[in-house]
Amino acid sequence: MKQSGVTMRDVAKLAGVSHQTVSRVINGDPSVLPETRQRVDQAVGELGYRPNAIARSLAEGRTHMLACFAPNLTDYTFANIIEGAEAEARQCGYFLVASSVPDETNFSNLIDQLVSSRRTEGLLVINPYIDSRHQYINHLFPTVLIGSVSREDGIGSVCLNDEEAGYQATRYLLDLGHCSIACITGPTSEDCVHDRTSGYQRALGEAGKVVDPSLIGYGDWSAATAYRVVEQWLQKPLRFSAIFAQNDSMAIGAIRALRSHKIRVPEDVSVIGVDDMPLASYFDPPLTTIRQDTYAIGREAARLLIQTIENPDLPNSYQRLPVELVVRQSTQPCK
Amino acid sequence: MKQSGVTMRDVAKLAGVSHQTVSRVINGDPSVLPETRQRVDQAVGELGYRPNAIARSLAEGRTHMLACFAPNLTDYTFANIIEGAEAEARQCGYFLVASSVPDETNFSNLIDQLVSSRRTEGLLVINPYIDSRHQYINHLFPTVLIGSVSREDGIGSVCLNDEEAGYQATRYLLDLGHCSIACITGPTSEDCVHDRTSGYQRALGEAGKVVDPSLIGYGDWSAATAYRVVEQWLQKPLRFSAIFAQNDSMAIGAIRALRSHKIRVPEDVSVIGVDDMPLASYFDPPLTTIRQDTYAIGREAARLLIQTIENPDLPNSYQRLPVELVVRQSTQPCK
DNA sequence: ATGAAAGCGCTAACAT
DNA sequence: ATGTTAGCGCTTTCAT
Repeated sequence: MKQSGVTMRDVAKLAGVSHQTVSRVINGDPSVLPETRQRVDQAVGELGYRPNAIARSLAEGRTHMLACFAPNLTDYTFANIIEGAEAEARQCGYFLVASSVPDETNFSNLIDQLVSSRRTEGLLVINPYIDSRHQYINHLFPTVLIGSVSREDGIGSVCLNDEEAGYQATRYLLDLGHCSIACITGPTSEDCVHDRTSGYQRALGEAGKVVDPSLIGYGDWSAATAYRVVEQWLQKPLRFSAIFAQNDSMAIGAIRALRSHKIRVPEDVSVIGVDDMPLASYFDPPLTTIRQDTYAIGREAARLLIQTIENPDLPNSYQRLPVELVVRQSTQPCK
Repeated sequence: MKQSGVTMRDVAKLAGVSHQTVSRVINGDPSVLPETRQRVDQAVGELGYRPNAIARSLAEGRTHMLACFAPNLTDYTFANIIEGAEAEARQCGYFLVASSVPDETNFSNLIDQLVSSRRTEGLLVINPYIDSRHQYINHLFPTVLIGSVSREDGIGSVCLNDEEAGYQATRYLLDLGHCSIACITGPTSEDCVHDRTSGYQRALGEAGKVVDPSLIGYGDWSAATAYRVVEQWLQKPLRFSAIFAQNDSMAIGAIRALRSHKIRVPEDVSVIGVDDMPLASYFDPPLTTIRQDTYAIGREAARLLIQTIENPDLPNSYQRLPVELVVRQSTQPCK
């Protein structure tokens, strides 16, 4: 109990009005006489009064805080989503508490401390289905999922059109004449991995090809695993002329593995990624990739969440944002 | 005013005790009879009661919230600092509101809304001297600076030993026999840029070389500017055999510019960066760099801040974390 | 146009 | 060991 600080009543006393009038001035109530307002403003200035947001929150029953739970805060994808969400939130008068939530235990604790405690008014969850964390989501609390479509009613979501991402990447390689296209996935627990793989299979199917399971390698988004996957493949004679890596980091890992075996990119093998991370055009070779606008995903998710908070009767919507092929030099027509 | 929810008094009524006893149980007061405690716990369970953190904050005068202002949330360096700070904060029972603060106007607004409003108890500022934002820092409010040493008393800070980073990078190149070493800086408004450049100059000085101003190029941390800087240099005959880029992104940009002029790295020109970002070892060639442990910087800053909050009389300290040379393949002895 | 009273849900201080 | 009373600093409602 060390509430340092000037309160409304101090201001009221100095200005010779009631604390209620001070409140009116602070909140821009037009019914205050200009003269009164001026006296109050003067007193506010003299005393250096600043409204206490916590007291206001308690009285209003609103905190103007949102929580955002992400597997971590450093992956470029997550960081960008968070940045977008934070920007949108602030523009709407909210603040965002972004938390790194590696596992279910952390998730459950944070739900308790940030959500059930009513410290925040809404919740953004990035990748809710990587484990059982979604079970802790209270369906009565305004929530928007990111990166997966909600499997339950009453919860909105925003994600990339991942199926389309997988399809476009594969289709592009097919159009270049590649007959045998390998795929390196992310962790199979993630919905987007499932969708990107579906898109890959659909493109192959449409082209009349059968999907060869031995040409699907399982990674974890890191360059290191992609490197190992390709190393594995290269134990045997080369059976593919192109690789669809489900993110840019893995594309880089794949390229390095190929090169360490004197296989040239793109002359011998084409490689395409997903993300379009900042350095994608500075890699060697500059990376062909499927761009995803993660910043927009974050913004949109925050917008949706705030809408749900401020207008609870509105139906929860879900969105899939479009993808875009960015052609650079890691791909070329099949010889 | 739509405070949905069960309050202490509801629990108290059901358990047949006073609301104060409920408070005691919630806060683990040992003076409560086991039997009473059980009745209360039972009622808590039945009603699904969760303490309201806002009400508690108001009563206690403590919010357990920290703010962290960074130029953005996506640069790997910042994201990593934030992740470290957030982890430490949570471990100590605090939450972190991380905000992207591109300019002074935003900074001043956020100080108002997050700090002066007493929504948070402490403030972390990454790169406070990139503009005049530091002028808005209220010296009475617990604050820790990151990335710069405070220029005023009473404010703690944590940063990398940037002078040493510049020195070690340059010294390493000198030891490899390089006589003419170029340098690509970050934005000169940042302290770390100044320090890294000083280290570069000191190493050169100790080796008896004069610093050639035309071999210092000015970048903005992005690969693109470094590319342009090198392009510029390459208009004339090559006058250096090594480049010290003040971060990894710029090192990549420099390497690409060199290669586009058929200059090999490291055979013709060695390049060293700073950061050791996740993909540094996957670049072509794998990047020699000065590693900085930004996660540790974040943790340490949060630790310091919380210490200041909980023990205001303690003297404010400042720290410089060590750097570490990571040798890979973008450097080699001078021919 | 302004004021007075009540209450947001909790903790703290003082009874008992 | 537990209850009672008073706030914390605001907003809301109802008077005037």
